[in-house]
Amino acid sequence: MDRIIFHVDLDCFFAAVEILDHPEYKGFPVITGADPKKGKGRGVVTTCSYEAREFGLHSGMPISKAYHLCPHGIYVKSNFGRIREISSQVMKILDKYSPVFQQVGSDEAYLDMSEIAIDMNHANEIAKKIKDEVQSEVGITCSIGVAFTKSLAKIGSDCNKPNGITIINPDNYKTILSPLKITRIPGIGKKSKIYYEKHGFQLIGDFLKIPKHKMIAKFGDRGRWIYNLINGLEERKVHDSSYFYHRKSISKERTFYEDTDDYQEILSKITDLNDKIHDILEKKGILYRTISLKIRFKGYETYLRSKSFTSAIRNKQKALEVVLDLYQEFFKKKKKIRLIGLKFSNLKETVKTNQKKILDYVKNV
DNA sequence: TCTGGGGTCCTAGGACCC
DNA sequence: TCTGGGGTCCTAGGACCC
Repeated sequence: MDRIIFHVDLDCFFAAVEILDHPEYKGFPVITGADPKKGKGRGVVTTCSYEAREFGLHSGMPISKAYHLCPHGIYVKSNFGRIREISSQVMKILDKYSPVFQQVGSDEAYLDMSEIAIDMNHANEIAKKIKDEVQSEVGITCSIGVAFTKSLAKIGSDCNKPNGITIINPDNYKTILSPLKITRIPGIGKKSKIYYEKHGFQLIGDFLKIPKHKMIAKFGDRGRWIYNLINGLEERKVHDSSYFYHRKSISKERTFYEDTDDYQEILSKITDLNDKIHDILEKKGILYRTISLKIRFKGYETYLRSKSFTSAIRNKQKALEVVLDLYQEFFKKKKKIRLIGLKFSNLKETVKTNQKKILDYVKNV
């Protein structure tokens, strides 16, 4: 029996939240992300409204370029408190529709509807209901992909944006997928696009023509992965794991407003990042075994250096010593620095934290 | 045009052990 | 004198996602 999986994706979520809080922005190009500083700003576009997309803007674009393409746009800094609030309102609604619910980031979720929807028609009805409820209760729109695997549902939610539903079933998946660019496959980005295009593959349809054994012979494990994904053979489950989710690393990084080689400025940034991460680690009762330093020089040349301990610790002073030790190698380079980052990994939760998690879980069941 | 910040996962070489 | 094979851990780099 085929599964029925929903992928719900909030339409240009960060921009939608701004428009919700400022109705006067509606109908205008709204861009969230870094401060454009009249075209001299650093950073990128997080999201933008469809009106802004008309000017060629998209998420990830350098904010300076966006400003040149659309100087009269409404540029705003995201209000992360509101983002969290609106996101949790939506997720609460989605969670009601299925016991198997998996949130991804602040604006996406998967629902396994196999036990709830009778067939694809019924699934379509439920998807409409979800869309209506999110719009009337929260005031924003979403797009939903309905399919028999997670990846196909995800591809589906992107097919009818904004505010649309796409149904992908074993009878129509080839027709829907064939004309799409290979970058619509989640996991194929900029680099893979270039690689596969060199081999003559531009559209998903080009892959669909190739039998499994040839995909494997040509591209190895990657080939097998693509074949299974686009033919709906993927078995990844929607995992309802929000309560026992263990984060694998915690990091903070900052790009300087201007590249710098001022040791005092760099030292104070490192100290600041280290303090902030330790505040979080203490609050969450987390220990770490590995510390990493990331340095990006002027011109974008990037390096990572890390050091592991034999047992897990949490010691702000010791961490700072380790980081400064890792930094020595770069100090000699006498080059201006663009970005500094700290990362703590190989995390261990303390017994106390685990007990608290279990208690919270029991309370919620 | 000039590239944020928070993550995850994968690969590949070298050290080390049996 | 010219050296196996398997497993695991550490480190560095990179692709990708939201």
